Amino acid sequence: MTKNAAYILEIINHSDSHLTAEQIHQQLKEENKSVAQATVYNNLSSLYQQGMIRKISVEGHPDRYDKMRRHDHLVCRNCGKLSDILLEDLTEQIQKQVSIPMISYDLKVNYICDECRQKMQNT
Amino acid sequence: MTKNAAYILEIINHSDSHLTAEQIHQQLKEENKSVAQATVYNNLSSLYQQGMIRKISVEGHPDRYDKMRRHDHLVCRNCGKLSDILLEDLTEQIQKQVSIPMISYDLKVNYICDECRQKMQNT
DNA sequence: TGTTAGAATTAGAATAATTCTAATTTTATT
DNA sequence: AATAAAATTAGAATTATTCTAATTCTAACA
Repeated sequence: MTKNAAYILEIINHSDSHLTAEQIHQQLKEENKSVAQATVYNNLSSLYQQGMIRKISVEGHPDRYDKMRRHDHLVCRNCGKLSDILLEDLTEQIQKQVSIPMISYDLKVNYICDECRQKMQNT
Repeated sequence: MTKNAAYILEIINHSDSHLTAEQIHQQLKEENKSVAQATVYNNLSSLYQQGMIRKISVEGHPDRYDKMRRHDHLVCRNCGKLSDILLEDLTEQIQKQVSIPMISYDLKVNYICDECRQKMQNT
């Protein structure tokens, strides 16, 4: 793994938000490890393809990248707010039902966040 | 629901692939129900927000839209190939663990499709 | 140590999906 | 028929991402 890939992986693994390519680029800059935008994208793609990071797409936001550490996501169907939740591990349960060996799974639970729920009631 | 929204919903509900906005636009054209591109996008967004359709984002493809009917997805981590699978319904199991009322969930199972697996072995 | 080949990085241009804008048309209501 | 609100429209604008072709780095070897 190249130096830049390692930096990027480190940033993702140590962040508890869900960073965009742009934010990662920014953070590298702040650490005086400046790399070109294209390099950030290149490395994110290859890390993703190697299964070392997750990629999460949410309505109205650019793609976000996330660590692999097992966890699931809560997505507000209204505003797109994304948060982590830890549900029980379904790997075995799913693997039993899929004949092909699976690599991992991504589970998004859709709901309406408090804020949106309130706004909706005031209508 | 407007006429156009109804047409679009119908197309999605009757398709067994995962259509892009462009493909839906195309299909409307073929049915001589021409609408502007922007209208397709507008309606897709609003249908999505109302929870009437799903939206699936896959690496390297534009967003795809899908019916709500319960099913899950298999995603090839290498080429992005998307296919349907029907796993057992996890709604209750998940709802038990989430304090807030959930609307639905989306489960993507990552794997390597046959074609990609073979290509990889020939290396 | 110098040479070479391959991979990684770069800046900037190009692309493509999506959103925005402001005008127009449609729809439903009085 | 008159009005207001919502939906649609064409086309411009935006923005995330990919591409290109040149340059730099890396590592293995002569």
